[in-house]
Amino acid sequence: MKIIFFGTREFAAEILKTLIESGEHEIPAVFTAPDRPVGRKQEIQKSPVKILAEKNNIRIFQPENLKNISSPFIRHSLNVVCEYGLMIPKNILEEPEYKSINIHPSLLPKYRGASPIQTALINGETETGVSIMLMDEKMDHGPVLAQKAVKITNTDNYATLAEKLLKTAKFLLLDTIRDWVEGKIRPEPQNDSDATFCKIFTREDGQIDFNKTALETYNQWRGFHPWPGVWFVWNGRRIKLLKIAVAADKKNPPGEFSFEENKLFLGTKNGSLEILELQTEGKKPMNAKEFANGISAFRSR
RNA sequence: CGCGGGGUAGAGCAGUUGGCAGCUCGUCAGGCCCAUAACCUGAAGGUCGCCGGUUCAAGUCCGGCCCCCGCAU
Repeated sequence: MKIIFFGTREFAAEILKTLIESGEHEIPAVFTAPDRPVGRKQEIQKSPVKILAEKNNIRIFQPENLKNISSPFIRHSLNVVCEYGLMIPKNILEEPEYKSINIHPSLLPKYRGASPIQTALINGETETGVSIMLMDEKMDHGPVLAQKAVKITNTDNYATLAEKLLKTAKFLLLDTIRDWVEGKIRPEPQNDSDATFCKIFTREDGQIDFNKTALETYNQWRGFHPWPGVWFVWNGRRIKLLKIAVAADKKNPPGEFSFEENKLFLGTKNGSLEILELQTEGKKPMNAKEFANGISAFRSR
């Protein structure tokens, strides 16, 4: 079947890869977000989807928006959308025979929006999942075709959870497309009154709030690891926490360090965090002991 | 030329108004101990990122270059 794919980031690129490698589908074109200047030197960076599409000689379209694109000019049967980043107008969504499906890493109607994986972790959820739905003009609103739950362990972070969800998405995708096309699935409308939404995060959202508990901060770290990371300002310098654990029995004052028995602790509103690895602005990542060696207050005994 | 921080012993840091290059950890040797990552004593380990300039004297001041990192995804 001919499918046009819409997507941008790594997760989307893996979904595209699944479609390509299935051998069941042909991808005549890919839509991906425009290349943007990124990085310290403002270098233009291609999206992971674009890189994969180039490798497979797929036609690439990168419009700034889709408002003025009339009808897709390539005959195809289905649109598959995943992490595209731009709104797709209704005429494009409904043009193919089997319409447009979207892969969303949450159990819809929960966690509609841009950051379902991070937000589920930050909220301390123990379960999330993958939903495949038919798209309509509202964000993550259309009827669900398939859904599968995924357990969240208390050591999962963004990277590990995304990996689990990706596996589940890959597992669901091809069968769902097949069943949908063959008319075996009846789309299940979402219950809008149960819907929750999540925002787009920026690096500023990684700032630690010392009015929150150790567990809340740990969940924030899990959601933001490895990107954008959690941090706070200490002695006028930004410190990024790379690896932490909850140390509820310790009671440092909020925002203050202590160093005991080769362990570094940081106080929150309620309980402390053990800091296993951190990075100060302008420095390379270091472990707790290396950091403590450089702090005069922790030196002599 | 997007904004900012930094390069001093193997690691992490200090180094005042230019004036003998230091601290903590680690490493090595010896000691103590039933024993130890603990404790005691001692030692090794540096062209202070590179090049040039100012100066009686530069880690420190000036100019250029290289490299690393944080933020703006």
